[in-house]
Amino acid sequence: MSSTHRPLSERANFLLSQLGFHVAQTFAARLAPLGIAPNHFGLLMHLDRGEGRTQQQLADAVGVHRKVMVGLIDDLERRGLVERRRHPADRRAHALHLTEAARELLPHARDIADRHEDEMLAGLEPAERTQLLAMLQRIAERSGNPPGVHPGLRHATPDT
Amino acid sequence: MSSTHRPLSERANFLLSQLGFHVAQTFAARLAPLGIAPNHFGLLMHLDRGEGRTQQQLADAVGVHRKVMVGLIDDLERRGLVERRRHPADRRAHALHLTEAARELLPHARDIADRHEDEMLAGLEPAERTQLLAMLQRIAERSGNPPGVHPGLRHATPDT
DNA sequence: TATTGTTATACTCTATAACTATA
DNA sequence: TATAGTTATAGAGTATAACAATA
Repeated sequence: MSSTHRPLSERANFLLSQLGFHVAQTFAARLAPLGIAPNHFGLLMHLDRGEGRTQQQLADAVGVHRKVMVGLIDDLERRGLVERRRHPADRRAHALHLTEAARELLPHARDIADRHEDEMLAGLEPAERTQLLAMLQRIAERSGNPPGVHPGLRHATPDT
Repeated sequence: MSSTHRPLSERANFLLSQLGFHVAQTFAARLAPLGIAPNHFGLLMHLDRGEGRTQQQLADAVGVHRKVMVGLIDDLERRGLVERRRHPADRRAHALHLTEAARELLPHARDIADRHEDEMLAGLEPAERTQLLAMLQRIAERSGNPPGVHPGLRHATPDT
């Protein structure tokens, strides 16, 4: 049986891992001039859909441990993209808000993501892109990962 | 334009990164009982196609720095899967050979990879799997990564 | 002088545990 | 007693530099 000797370059799991890493790497490079990393981009997208959330809520939404969120928000605050304000109802928590700079930066970041995707899929025809997207989504659903949650950020146990 | 607000779960680059990470993670878990990691699996596959190579040659083939190869071969030697023998032509180099244990283990590892792929693509029909594989290969070709070379192992500069 | 394999060191990232101030 | 945020610490993984033996 020749399938036994199928090389890595013909295995869908290897290709997914290879391309996944490559995409993450090149996207990070595209985003670098903006002073943010892909995970920061994800956070800004989430915050854009609802400000005032606490670090814990955001951590749950993105699938990271709150301890990691501290450092991520530190990054974004240092870059002037996020503010930690007093939470109106809970004095322990912070209410996270986007800054003006973030509102200005976000469209650029989305643009970069759109163009990056375009280039990645340059070898496919429009109909094929639609097919690919649908198949990837179907696989992602079955994978057990919540939609939009990257397992690379999904570390640490729920809590002790 | 609503495409501006397309969520991560509808972006092909995010899905590729998400699934790529997930695949690598779950494959590593499947391989763990055998005492090897995905990168070890790749090395064994390469060695199976031509023994007696030096660490440098193998490093070039897989896209890693020779300094990293030291540790990887250390792992495999410790697990009794690879032997460092004297190189017949160059006394500086080692000739790498698979052990009996490796020849016994390799088919199992390939089996695990096959089944893992099957499960990943369980939501797709046979015709779709073929399509997906073809598209991923086409994208991979355009990506600049040599076939079968994982960019996650592709670190360090060519040399100083 | 260049190359093969190796080691030492620093740096980043993640993981574990514990602490504070509130609730 | 539990929770939000934080910090300290140790452990992987990778990067940088330099080294001994041989070509």
